[in-house]
Amino acid sequence: MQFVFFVFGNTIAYVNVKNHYLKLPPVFDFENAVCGHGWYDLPPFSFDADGRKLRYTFSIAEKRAATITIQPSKDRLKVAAPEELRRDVAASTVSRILRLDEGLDEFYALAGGDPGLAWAAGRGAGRLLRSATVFEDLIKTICTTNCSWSLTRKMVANLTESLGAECSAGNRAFPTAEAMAAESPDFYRNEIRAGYRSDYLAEVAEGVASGRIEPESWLASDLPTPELKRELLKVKGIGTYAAEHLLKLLGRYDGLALDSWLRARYAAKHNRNRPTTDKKIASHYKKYGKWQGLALWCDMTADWFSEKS
DNA sequence: GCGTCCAGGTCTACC
DNA sequence: GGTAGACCTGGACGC
Repeated sequence: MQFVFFVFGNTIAYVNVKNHYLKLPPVFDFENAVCGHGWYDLPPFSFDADGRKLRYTFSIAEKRAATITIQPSKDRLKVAAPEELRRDVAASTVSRILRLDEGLDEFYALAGGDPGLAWAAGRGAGRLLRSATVFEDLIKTICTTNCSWSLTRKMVANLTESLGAECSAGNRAFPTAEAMAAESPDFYRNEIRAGYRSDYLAEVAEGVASGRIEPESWLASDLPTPELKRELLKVKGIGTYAAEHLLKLLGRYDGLALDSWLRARYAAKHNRNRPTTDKKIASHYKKYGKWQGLALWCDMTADWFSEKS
């Protein structure tokens, strides 16, 4: 056991910390798993690239939260967690956010036959970081729609700071559905700066808190992806892009989750910077079948991986 | 500093 | 089923 101290303003908090070690999948790259898409940049995640540490705070009970710090240690992951946090809870949370149990062999085999994507398997690409709950990913996804990344970051930070449970070290978790459901649309408009999304946030939170919407059930759903997508589209504020983005975080990559950034990126890489139709983009990745969304994402972010290598 | 314009994805009304 | 316009914010730009 060790003590770790955190500094908040003029206050120093000491926390009893215990280390756990987790086995890694055969193909795994810590930086690529963390930085494979933008989630690591949103609270309650924080990433120290130089120290190679991913920190995440999540709710463990009503109004209580815990912060874990994850870092690579040879062929394992070292997870520093508060002593009070059960080992299985820490392990399952890390496994879930870094998708340690997800098998990407089939995708890597397909990518291996494509000169443009053959690099993906060797670098453990495609392991998209996700949150501890589907609800958190759902709300964050709504916050990515129709705005700049800086605004997304601001909305998510405001939500976490305003409504998230605080852990003993002072960090805050993403708020629960119940905490969010207790607030009005005006709160989301005026305090969170969510604009017209405020009604969606309030409605979704109320739906989840009341049990009318069950995001967690989507993770283990037996529904075929098109049917599950229809379920997601019933949620106010979730359109085609958002539904397909969420499906990726649920481990289903049939959809491309095209947004303006991806369209522009595709045009630059494959169409001499000229705009193209979504149909043409879909046709380009059709050979990847149920992995096409992941193939598109890896193709469009290939230089992120090469920059880090 | 102020005003204007624009990008961004979803919803709703309308055809 | 397809399309136009509204929604709201922050950033860029011109004055």
